[in-house]
Amino acid sequence: MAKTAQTRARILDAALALFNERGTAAVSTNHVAAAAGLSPGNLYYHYADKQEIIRALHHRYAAAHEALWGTGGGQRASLARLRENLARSMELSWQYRFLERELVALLRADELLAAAHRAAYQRRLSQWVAFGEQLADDGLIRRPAPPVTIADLATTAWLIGTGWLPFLEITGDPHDPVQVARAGDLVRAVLAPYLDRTAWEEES
Amino acid sequence: MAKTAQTRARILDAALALFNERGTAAVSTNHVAAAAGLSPGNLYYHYADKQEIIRALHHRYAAAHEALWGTGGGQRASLARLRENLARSMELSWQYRFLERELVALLRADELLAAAHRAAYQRRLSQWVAFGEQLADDGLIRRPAPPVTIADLATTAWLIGTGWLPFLEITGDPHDPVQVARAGDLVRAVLAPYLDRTAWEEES
DNA sequence: GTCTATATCGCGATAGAC
DNA sequence: GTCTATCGCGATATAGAC
Repeated sequence: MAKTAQTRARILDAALALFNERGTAAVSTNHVAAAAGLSPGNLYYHYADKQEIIRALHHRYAAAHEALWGTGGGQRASLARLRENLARSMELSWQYRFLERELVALLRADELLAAAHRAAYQRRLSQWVAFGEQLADDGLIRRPAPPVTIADLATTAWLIGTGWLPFLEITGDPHDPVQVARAGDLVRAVLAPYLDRTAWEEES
Repeated sequence: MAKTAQTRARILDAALALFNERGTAAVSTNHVAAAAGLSPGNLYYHYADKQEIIRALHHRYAAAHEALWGTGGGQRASLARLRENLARSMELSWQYRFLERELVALLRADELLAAAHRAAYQRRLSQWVAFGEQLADDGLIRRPAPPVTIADLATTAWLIGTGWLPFLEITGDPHDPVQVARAGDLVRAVLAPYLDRTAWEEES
């Protein structure tokens, strides 16, 4: 039983590395088995097929993301926490970058994955909006003038967060920390009109 | 000769429909040939392989996009043109949605495609920045306070433009015009602090 | 749990007739 | 230019021994 869990983890780790490197389409169950040090047949004892492996990886990924932005320990929103969590989110996205790259295509090919993702996604976006509302309630950002809403800003920040890594993969070095950090700069640029001039830098 | 061009176009149209519907991974050259009304062998007379078909589709897509934002006819930037072009860009992205979904993965699998895309991409993003600079020069938007730049705003708008359709594919109906138009609303939200209160609505 | 062996399938690609 | 026929390959998935 413990052995099973361990072997399953080994399969996931091997698959993650291969998927990130070559993309899910170019990686077969045989490749994963070989990389994990298993026979082709044995892999099927642990996972029914490639899609099930992808679903398991997605589960790990979504859980890690949610832990980051959740209200664990009653932590209050702050600009410092926003900056830090953005950086950690980007790091997570890098670790599971095959998902960031292929997500929409993968969801179309697997209804189970799509359902799981939709649920996680909605929880997570509302975490972002709640975070923004807290910032406004605590006077750390000004509220935008209608018709612009906090939700608009949160959605924009979301699109920056999910789009930045793919953007870098096309234009530059996606794992240069300096480049990755520019996602944070863009979010600041969007929030700048609602911040006191030095608030972003000060509160670090 | 004319016949060849016609057949090639038929192949591309059939491939585009299938790619959009099922994704490139699930579509074989045989499927494309059948959908185009050709024998499997005949397809190879016109295109060497699936990647070459994808490259041809990408070429059509990139050309259409560039025509939209180019300085054709010496048209000057305006908020009205920004709104209109955004809407048309989204429509184009919808027509070639398989590219929006799979682009990063496809580029990693095809060095030729990656090179072509990088070139088109850079031209296009600088078109956006130039567009923003024109708006500022003509007093249609205020310039942001440093360190925020026009390029930051253009990049953010870019991320909204490329990220919105995938976002909708996960959360809602990606071809409901009302939904698609919300990409424009988000761009307006980002620009709002730099616009006079009614400028966006007025100039339509 | 893990292995080896194997069955089935469909894709990519080419040859050669018309 | 278009077809039919076909080969080789590798992927998925299962069976059965250990």
